[in-house]
Amino acid sequence: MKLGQATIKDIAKELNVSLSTVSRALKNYPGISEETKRRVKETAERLNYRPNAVALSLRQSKSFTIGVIIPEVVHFFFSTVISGIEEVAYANGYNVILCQTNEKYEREKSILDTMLANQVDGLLVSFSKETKDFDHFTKLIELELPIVFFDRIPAIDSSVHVTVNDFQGAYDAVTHLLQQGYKKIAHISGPENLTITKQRKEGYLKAIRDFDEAISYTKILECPSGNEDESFKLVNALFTNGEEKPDAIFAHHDLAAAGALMALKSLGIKIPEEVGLVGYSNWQFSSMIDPPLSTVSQPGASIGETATKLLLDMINKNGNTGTISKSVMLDTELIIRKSSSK
Amino acid sequence: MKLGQATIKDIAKELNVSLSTVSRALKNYPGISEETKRRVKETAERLNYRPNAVALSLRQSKSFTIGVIIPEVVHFFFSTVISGIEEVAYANGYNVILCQTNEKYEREKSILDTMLANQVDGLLVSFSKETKDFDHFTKLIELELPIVFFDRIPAIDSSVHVTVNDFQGAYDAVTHLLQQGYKKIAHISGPENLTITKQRKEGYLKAIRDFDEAISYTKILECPSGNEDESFKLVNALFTNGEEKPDAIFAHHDLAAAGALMALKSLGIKIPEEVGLVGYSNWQFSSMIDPPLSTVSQPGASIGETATKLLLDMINKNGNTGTISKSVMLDTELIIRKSSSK
DNA sequence: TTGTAGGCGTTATCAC
DNA sequence: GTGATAACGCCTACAA
Repeated sequence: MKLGQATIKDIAKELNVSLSTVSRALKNYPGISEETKRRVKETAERLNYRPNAVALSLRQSKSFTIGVIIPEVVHFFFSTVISGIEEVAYANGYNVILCQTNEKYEREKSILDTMLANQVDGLLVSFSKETKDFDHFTKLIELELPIVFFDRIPAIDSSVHVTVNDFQGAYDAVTHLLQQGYKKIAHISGPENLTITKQRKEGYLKAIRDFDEAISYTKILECPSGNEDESFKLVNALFTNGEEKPDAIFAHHDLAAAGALMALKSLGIKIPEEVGLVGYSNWQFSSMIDPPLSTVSQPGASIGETATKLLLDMINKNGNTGTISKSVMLDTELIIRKSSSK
Repeated sequence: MKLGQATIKDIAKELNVSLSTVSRALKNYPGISEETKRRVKETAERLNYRPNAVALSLRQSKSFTIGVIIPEVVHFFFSTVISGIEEVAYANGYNVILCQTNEKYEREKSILDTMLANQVDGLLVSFSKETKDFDHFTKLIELELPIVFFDRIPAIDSSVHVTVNDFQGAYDAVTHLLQQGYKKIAHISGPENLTITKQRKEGYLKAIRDFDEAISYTKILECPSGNEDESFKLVNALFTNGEEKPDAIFAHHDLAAAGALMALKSLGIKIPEEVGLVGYSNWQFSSMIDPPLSTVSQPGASIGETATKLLLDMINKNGNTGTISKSVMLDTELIIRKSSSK
């Protein structure tokens, strides 16, 4: 904190009035003469006065700060969510404290402590891959701390969350592949404990079941890390081990799709002619790779905005007491590019 | 803030001791009986006591919070910087308040006000493309608020900043192209008012001057937005307008390089055979596009870490009083991939 | 070894 | 219309 920041006290001293008068004048309270108001404001301006938000927090037991806990900022998806969060928070006079767990459970708990110590008014959370136990969150929910989960949601009944319809997103993607004439579609799956992984897997399976009874090929490659290296190896193995080969791949993530793409290319397999490919998330690079990658776009900014609005509602107990904030599910959008267009 | 969070007062009441005893016991002050200490700590645990950081901030005139102002989180480079910042801040018990300017000057000023109101102990700043006047920062520096600029640095003499050696990075990239046998190298430039733009441009020119007197072709395409669409158009125009054509392109950014790459491909021009290409920043997609893009890698995490360490030093006035914190310049690394390898 | 009181900056509640 | 005072949660110099 800068030394010598002017306070209300300085203004009062300067003008020989009381603290309360200054406070009231600054906030345009009734019952203060226009003259006094003018003088106070002018002095405040001159002394470069700035209200001390920390003192306000203490006084009002409200910090106007929300905590955001995410796995990693470098994930394009999360960074778009952050943008959405910031936008809404900022517009409503709230600050954002941001921390990343780096996918570590211990770190997540530690961050939570810090945020609580800092009196955040509420929390936006997408928990780590390691997190399998949600006690640290349920305790807080019981204490009525507003929490909104997004993208990765916990198995807590009363939790409020914002997700995208991952089941439908996967379903659409796989249906699209089937409609393009692909008949043997494999799925590269993701981290096991996440709901999104399960949803996408189920969407994949359901799409195949629904499309045509004659089509029954399914193959799931478990790729817990979800990154391109692991995916590269898995796909490479699948196409060289003599096993029945798929003619299309639906990856649970663009990174995994990119790994698959590189593996296929290195094996001289043509995309989309021999093998079709669809990813998930619409990362920035997806449109720039060759061939451009079809993918399922998640509305990152909307997720952030929606989650933040929900949270602010909870914080401000908007809506009549009866209206409990409800979770929201947003739609995905299938983006068809060359990698799946025969 | 949650209702009913236990305070020091609650513990004192519970044990019939004074506030100061509790406070001292919790902080392991000398001169407190082991017995009392034990009882206090046990009660604290039981009541789920958590020190109130806001009260501490007020009391100590120190918030243990640093403000980070960046243009946009969705830029891969900035997100890596943030990771570095978070890492160091967190390890030293500091919180991070993050705000993005979305490249808007007005927003930047407004964010600055908010951060000051929140009594940040220091600031890490990469200002917006629109910012041409630095009064809002110089005022604060005069008030001795610690500020460290990174990546984009202002024309302020006394400013402390962390940059990468953009001149050298560009120089290396262009020299590499020349060594590969390319002789007519064009440069796609970036936002005008940024030092990094100037540095990269100069590195480009110097490399050509230094390499071989016989080579004199230079061509600079101004691309103020720096994005792939604008770059696409510029390159497309350059190669179709009958003008003398370059046989290589050094782009000031990977996004611009990606635009160039798409333009060249759409014209049927082979990379790297007919035209070589090098970008800047080593974005995630660079290794995944076809051909993989040579680029200059900036150590984002290091920048963040270094800047944060510098800032914490300034905040804590480390080093003897004489030791003024100095600015730091980090090295880039040329990453050679297919797009520039004849 | 423990308790008391004042203060960090602000505002709400009284009083005048 | 304005002023004095207590309180938010915590720490610490000074007393006891």
